[in-house]
Amino acid sequence: MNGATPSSADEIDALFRGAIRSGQLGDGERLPTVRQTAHDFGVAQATAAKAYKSLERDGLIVTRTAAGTRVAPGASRAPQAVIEHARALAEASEGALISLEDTIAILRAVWRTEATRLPR
Amino acid sequence: MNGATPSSADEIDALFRGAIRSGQLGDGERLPTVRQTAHDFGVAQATAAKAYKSLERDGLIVTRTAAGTRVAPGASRAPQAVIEHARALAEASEGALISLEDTIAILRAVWRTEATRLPR
DNA sequence: AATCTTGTGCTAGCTTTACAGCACAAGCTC
DNA sequence: GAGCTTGTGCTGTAAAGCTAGCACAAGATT
Repeated sequence: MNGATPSSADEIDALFRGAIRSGQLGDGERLPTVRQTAHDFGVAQATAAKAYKSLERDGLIVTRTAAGTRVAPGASRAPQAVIEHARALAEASEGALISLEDTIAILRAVWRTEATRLPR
Repeated sequence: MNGATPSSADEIDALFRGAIRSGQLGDGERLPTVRQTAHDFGVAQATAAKAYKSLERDGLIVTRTAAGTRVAPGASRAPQAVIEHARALAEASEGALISLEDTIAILRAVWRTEATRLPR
């Protein structure tokens, strides 16, 4: 469905979360202002703020009131192995013309295999 | 947050989509009835039906009115390589204590690297 | 100290989505 | 053909989430 432009607080949350944990946004790096993000994605300020709030609750970012929002020190720690596996999966899927959403569905299914199971 | 029990049409859609494309539900295999699924997940029938409708639109399942719903022939075709990469990623993430939701966020971020980019 | 920046909080209204519960239609089974 | 199974459709109701726009507080900047 989408994959280009987030349109809800959760999606914006996930977008930055991914950027941080994948290292695209490094330690201490500054995020766009709430207003800017709201404008970029065409959502209300309250929606962007909500996403930032969620990220802060999880310790991924630090906000200081007039100094903007920055990636929390040590937040971008996702082991390189994970990132590389993610990249490999992305390439394999795109090569097989499988959409991002479908790839995520597969990942979810595989994830369950090693813990929970289908109610079946 | 969740990861155990889907609570919306989209999530039920994704659950079965993943089960099918990952091969957990094979060609021709029967899905639970709409009523059963609604009951299992504690949602309204209309919600489960909506998910099934979406899956059918995408050609993943075939519904025949009194004979139930089955996986469409040839729908479970997700290249083995993709599934294996997904499994590898799942293991790496779980080993690093990274949640499913975070792993998905990372995957999304990595996905974009090879096509779109952050609006920045 | 004055001013600009930026995160936060609020209200009211709208849209989307799920719920409950039932009725119906198509078709399988015996 | 009778009856059960199962997907579909309908109604009205309720809850959740987003929008828009503004006001405020904390702090950076000059």
